[in-house]
This record gives sequence, C-alpha cells and structure tokens, in this order.
Amino acid sequence: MEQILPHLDSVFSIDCVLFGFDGKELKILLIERNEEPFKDWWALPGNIVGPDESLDQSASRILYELTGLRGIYMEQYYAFGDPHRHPQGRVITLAYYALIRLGGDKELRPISTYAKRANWLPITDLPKLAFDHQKIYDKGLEKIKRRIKHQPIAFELLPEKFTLTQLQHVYELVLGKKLDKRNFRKKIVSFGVLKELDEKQKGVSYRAATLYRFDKRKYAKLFGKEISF
Amino acid sequence: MEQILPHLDSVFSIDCVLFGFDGKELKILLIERNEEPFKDWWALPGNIVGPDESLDQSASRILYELTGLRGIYMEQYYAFGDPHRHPQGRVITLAYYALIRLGGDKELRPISTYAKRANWLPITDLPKLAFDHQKIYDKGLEKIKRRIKHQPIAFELLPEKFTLTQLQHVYELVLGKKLDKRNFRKKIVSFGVLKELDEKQKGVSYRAATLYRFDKRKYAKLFGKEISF
DNA sequence: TTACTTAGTGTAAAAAATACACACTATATT
DNA sequence: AATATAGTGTGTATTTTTTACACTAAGTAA
Repeated sequence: MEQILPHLDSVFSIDCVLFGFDGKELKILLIERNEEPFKDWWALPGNIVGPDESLDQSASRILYELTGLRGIYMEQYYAFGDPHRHPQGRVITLAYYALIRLGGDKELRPISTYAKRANWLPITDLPKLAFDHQKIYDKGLEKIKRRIKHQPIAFELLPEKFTLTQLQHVYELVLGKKLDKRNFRKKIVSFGVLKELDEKQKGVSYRAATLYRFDKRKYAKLFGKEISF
Repeated sequence: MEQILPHLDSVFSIDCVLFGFDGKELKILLIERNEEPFKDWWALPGNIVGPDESLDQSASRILYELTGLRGIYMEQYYAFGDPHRHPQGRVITLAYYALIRLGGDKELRPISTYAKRANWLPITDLPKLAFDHQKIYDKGLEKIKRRIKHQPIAFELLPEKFTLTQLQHVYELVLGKKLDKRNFRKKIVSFGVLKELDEKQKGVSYRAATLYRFDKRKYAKLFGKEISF
C-alpha cells in the first residue's frame, strides 16, 4: 500500500559485514563504539541511508567512508527490523556484505567520528557484538557460504594474480572444511574460467607455484551468472 | 551507525508476492489500485510496517488482512529502495513471498479499502504493474526457483495429501521446464521425506493415483534445513 | 467389451564426485 | 656440493548421481 505517505518517524540504516582475507585468515571489520548505547562494544560499521541515495549507492558510500575503498563487490542480503533491536527507537537496518582483499598496498583510511577505532578481527575469535549484530554477522556468513558454491565471489578476496592453493584456502575458510587438493584443482580448472599465467609466485622459500587470473569475460560468456564450485 | 536517531521522513512498507497454485496454474495475487498514483493499474498487495511490529509479523498481518489466511510460509527476500521508485516520496519497501494452496474451501476475504478488487492472475499472462513491482515480482520468482531446489517449499503449494504427479507439476511450473517422470519419482522418493498413504485420489475419471503426505518430522531429522530436489 | 486416460515401473550408459600417494622443484642450510 | 625442507603438481580406480528412454497396469466411461 503505497499511495498514502504518512509522516512517520522511522530510521533506516545500513550495516556492513566486510569480509577481508589477508592470505591467512578470514576477518571482518569491526568498530569500537564511542557512544551510548553499547559504548565500548564492538559493532558492525554502518550508517543512515541518505534521502537521495539508492540502497546500493548508500552501501558503497558507507564502505568508502570507512575504508577508502571503491569498486568493491557488495550485496544486500537481509533486513533486520525487530522493533526492539535498538534501545532508543525503531531502526530498521539493511545488511550488506562485501568481500575485500587485505594487506598489500592500501591502508584503511581513519574511521569517521563515531568510533574509537576500527579493526580487522579474525572470524574465529570475535568479541561480543552490540545490538543484534551477531545475528547480522551469522546470517552474512551463511550467505557467503552458500554463494561461494555457485558464484565466483572467492576471487574478490584474492589479489588479481593468485595460486590455486590460495584459492583453495579461501574456499576452505569460507566453507569451514578441508578440501582435497587434486579434486579441487581438477574441478576448478575444468570450468575454464581461470587463465594460467606465465608467471610464478615470488618470494617464497620453496618451489614457486603458477599464478592464475580469473577470466571475467570467459565466465560471463559461459555461465551468464551461475556456476557450481 | 545507530547511536543517533535523527527525525527523518521515511516510509517503510512491505510488498508481497503471493504465489498460489490451484492444481493447474501458478498465479499471483494482484490488486487493482483505486487511487493515484497508478490509479487503475495492477499492483502487488502491500502495506506500511506498523511501529511495534517485527517485519515478519507485519508481513503476516498484511497477508491476513488481504486473504484471511494465517500460518502461511512467508519469507523476506529483498529490499527495494530506489529514491525515485515512488513518485510521491521516498518509500523503501521490503519484499516477501508466500506460497499458498488455492481453490477448495476458503475464499479470499474481501480486500481492504485501497483497492477496487483483487485477483489471482496466472504468471504466464501478467499485466503491466505499478511502481517497480515487475522488478519485485521477477526477483521473487527467481528466488523461489532457486529455493525449490534445496528446500521443501513445493509442499506449501499443495494440499496436505497430494499425488506425485501433482508434485511434479508444481516443480515444472516453478522451474519452467519439463521433468522426466521416472527420474523425478525416483529422486523425490529416495529422500525419504514423503509418506505414502493408503488412500487414493478420488473423483477422477481414470486410474486413481496414490496419495502422499510430506513428513515434516522425518525431514527435520534427516536434513535440518537443507536438501537437493 | 472396448476405448481412453493416467499411474506406475527398471535398466543401461554417461557424467560427476570421491578417495587416495608420491615424485618434483626451488630455496635454505651446512 | 650435498642435504634437508616445504609446498607444487599430477592420475586412476571406485562409487554415486544423473540422464535417457517405453511399456504395462488400473480404473472410468461409453
């Protein structure tokens, strides 16, 4: 019913679960709150949706303000709107996740005002979270677990050039289980969306692995949108 | 960012894609609008979220008000919030879908005030829809296509006792393709979540088929939540 | 009794998933 | 130069799953 537009107090926010991978661990970005309620608690970064922004634009802006990153794959996945989720009033929040390759060059730009600090914390050892943010995170993880099996999102967590072992590592972390090396390589290569490069890994003290690149064009041609990793 | 609660004008609504199955066709419930904007257009039924309702509660209430039905499987699947999706102001809407067995006993209760009438229309022949409702519907169909492959939602569209042919028919309609009878039966029976009854179909002018029932307990024990139809 | 309509059933072939172990190669160490 | 170390890279056999395919059985209607 959309023909009446009553004047209502309702606040609409976006919270982001930013998954980051540094080559070793899967982490998420959390901020330490500097204000009540939940002062000193860790929370998911988020913000209010602006009046003239689309939801996706808003999510991108928030990510940019918090990390300085642009062009990151973000996806809306659920709305949380329990009337009592925020102690001070009704706030409906939309959850987005993003996948980010950490380390290397770029540092996070200092976080905006409302937090003491921001940190990437490993998902294996998360603190208690403010509001219903644990629930939001849980659902986000569940979502990418499902999605990584059918869509090429793993590459978003890796540098442009990566080894098959690194790729397998990402799958293992997200899915939370070990995979067989030979079967994994057989399958992933058989899709034909990886381009084997003439380059090798550098700076390792053992046999250097071959580097690969995800071939977006080929992927789009072959599958449109779907695949089964 | 949830510690500040500015006074903002924003309207938050829920729109429902109600899929119904009458034994023959897959339909959705549409209302014919009686007010501007989009007067005389067909639109998805929806309403404003009340100040003290959870989102799921709100969706259930809206469904009840429109159809008189309770206890229906409903699921939130996406938020639509383009700043210009509603010509008169910012309205963010949450889309829910529901699956409903039509025909038989219950009639729809008369629709509340804001519509001229409501109708179940076959999805194969939908009119132009108001607002961005075509997009909302498209995404909803996509969603149940995906979900019917992994979760036992097909049964929501069928009476409690059903034949395997009816079940196959639902899958074919949702997925939009023909399935092989023998393979379908083999697979669906092999999951062990159907209970074969001692009853047969009645009132048909040909050999009556055996009736089955979906066994929720067994399903829960076997799979928790997942399956692959 | 016959015609009609849908129910119900099995098998063989192909494809996909799984389980499993060792030799190779680059570097670092002595 | 020889050796230790650590991760790379590869093949095959078995099992499971998916696919393709056509006829007989049972009940109703005329």
